[in-house]
Amino acid sequence: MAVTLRDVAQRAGVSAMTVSRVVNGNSRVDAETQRRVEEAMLGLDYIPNRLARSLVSQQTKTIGLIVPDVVNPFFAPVMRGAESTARKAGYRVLLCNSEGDLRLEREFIDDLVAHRAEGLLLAPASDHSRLALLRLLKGGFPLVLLDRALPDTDCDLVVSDNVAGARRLTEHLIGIGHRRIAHFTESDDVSTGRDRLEGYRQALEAAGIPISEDLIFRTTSDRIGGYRAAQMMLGLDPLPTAIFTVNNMTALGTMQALRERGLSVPEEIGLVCFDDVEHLAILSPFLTVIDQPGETFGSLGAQLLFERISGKAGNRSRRIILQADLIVRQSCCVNSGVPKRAI
Amino acid sequence: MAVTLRDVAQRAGVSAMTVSRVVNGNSRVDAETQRRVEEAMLGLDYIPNRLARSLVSQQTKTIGLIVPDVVNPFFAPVMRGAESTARKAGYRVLLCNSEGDLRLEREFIDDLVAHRAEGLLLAPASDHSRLALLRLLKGGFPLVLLDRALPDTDCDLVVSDNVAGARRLTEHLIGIGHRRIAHFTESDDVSTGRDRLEGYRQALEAAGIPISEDLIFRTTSDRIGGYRAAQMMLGLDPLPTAIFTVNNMTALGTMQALRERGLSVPEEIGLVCFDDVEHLAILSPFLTVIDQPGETFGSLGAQLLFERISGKAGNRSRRIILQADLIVRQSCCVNSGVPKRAI
DNA sequence: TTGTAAGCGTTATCAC
DNA sequence: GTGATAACGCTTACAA
Repeated sequence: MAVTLRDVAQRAGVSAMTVSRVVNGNSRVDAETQRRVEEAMLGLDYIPNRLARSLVSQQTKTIGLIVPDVVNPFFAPVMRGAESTARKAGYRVLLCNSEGDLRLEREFIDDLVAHRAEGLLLAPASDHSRLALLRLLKGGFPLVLLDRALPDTDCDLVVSDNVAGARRLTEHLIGIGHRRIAHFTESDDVSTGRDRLEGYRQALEAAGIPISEDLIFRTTSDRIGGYRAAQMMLGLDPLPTAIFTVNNMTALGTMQALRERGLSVPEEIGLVCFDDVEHLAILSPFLTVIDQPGETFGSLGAQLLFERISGKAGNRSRRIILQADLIVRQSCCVNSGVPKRAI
Repeated sequence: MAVTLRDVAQRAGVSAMTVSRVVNGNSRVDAETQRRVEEAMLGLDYIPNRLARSLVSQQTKTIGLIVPDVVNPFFAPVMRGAESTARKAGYRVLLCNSEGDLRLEREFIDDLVAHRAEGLLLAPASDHSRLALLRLLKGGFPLVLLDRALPDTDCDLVVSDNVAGARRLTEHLIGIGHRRIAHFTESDDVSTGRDRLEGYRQALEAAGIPISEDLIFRTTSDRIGGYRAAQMMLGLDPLPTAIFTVNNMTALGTMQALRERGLSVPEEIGLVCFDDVEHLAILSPFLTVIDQPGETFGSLGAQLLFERISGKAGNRSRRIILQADLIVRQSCCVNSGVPKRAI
């Protein structure tokens, strides 16, 4: 595994430059020479060293993609979209799983920069991710934020219209008769959480329903968070007739707590959330959700990034806001009206 | 973003070597010199170029991990285990999603080699993956196979005892009264599929139940595959009283088809499979499964790989076979015996 | 403790 | 069409 250009050159009886030319296939090389070189390459199992190539060419043809959770089905299409777009542009994607951990995220960012990735697609863990980006931002490093915005951060961005989505979801609940709607939101330092809470508030306000802070539960956006919030909520009397959770994992935890308490969805309490739960939706298609266009997040993000990398992007940052779809299923009794208890 | 060692050296008024020493922190440097260098590094936002470092040091401190599906919950703990073990050893992991596609897998392998990854953890797409590995195998490239074995391939390996697991799963079904058990297996070129089929056969044989080829359905190991196989199976008369699917995704597709047909699990038909379905298990804990120790796959695999990389491994290849757990839930009427129809 | 020289494997540049 | 030479940014080996 230590065959170099020179080894090939020697065996083919030519100079290193000629081998390089054959490898890259752009300059003209005599047909017979080329044949000899190719034979030598095959015979020696030569594999070009990209480190060396990148060092001199000053381009690694590599971008990074950091997501908070590779296993979350929401990010699957995002990754796929980014990968395929990058591949078409001749780039590879370094996939990093930050697990929503700021320290880990920062390590990945630094590592990516140290390895001279040419750009970064980042679905940040929280507002605090900004700190790790300061250097990149200052240096004009090609960066596109995915899914979540960062405060006071002027850079390319692909997000959903979370306010509108949350409003629609809440309006949907109101439209079928719900008045007492709980909202499980995440900590205040994540833009999607803030925006969804805002949409929830707007919908209630527009419907003339007073906003009760008792119905808003702050938690983490994972399954445990949903479970805990639901347990807190179950202490309320009377119970809400419906719950709107900030995302899919939170909804799962909520389901779990409700099940344990013997409350059935949607018969006894409605449940809606952001992001679909892929496999669950197939098995028991009952959860009404806002479904975000994951693949578009990825491919559009990559596209913006490549424009940035190639310098075609200009100075102003682009902010792309995608519309998400409301998928109405049965989790809030759209057919029969509000849960029985509410009638 | 083009600050080099020399720039720092110049600003600090020292030689490049001194800066290198400070960066790496092993050799002794005068306290005052060190301070000056560190100040210069900070002032210039210096980030060492790892490409250059790797080129000269001949080690990238990088390994590759290729899995067929990053979103499959089975691989989540595998990735986590590998990552954390690698991190402790000072290595980073390049995570690649082959999507079970041989072409993609080969591209990732070649790319990893070209970038001089020092080793590879591979959960191969199928027996045909062997082709892409021939060169590595020949060159003694550090390689550890995960989850699936490859025929005629002598290299380090971490797998489950799939035969035993499948036998236990089938014996469990037999033990609670099932006689007519269908098996959904994947194409014959995947070792896990073959082994699980073998375990299924052994259990039936041991119980004196004749093996009916009509009850064995070959399909793909994804959700669609399960769906299709179930549809085929639904043409049988009489229906089997239980189904054993080759993995979790196949079980999901099967569930979907059964639901559409109005057959409920486990009341009307039993269902068991390999690999848990993380979120589903929490929501409706009914699927009886063989649960493989994913995290151990990852961490043990990484450990073997590092021994190989550091030359501590010797010539013989190690084959580690882990035992998997049978998790009995309700998907085959363990409490009440066989489904009603079977009585 | 610090510096100098050489070279890692490749490509850019300019000769021939 | 082909080759020599000098980088790319860093570290190893040795010298001071």
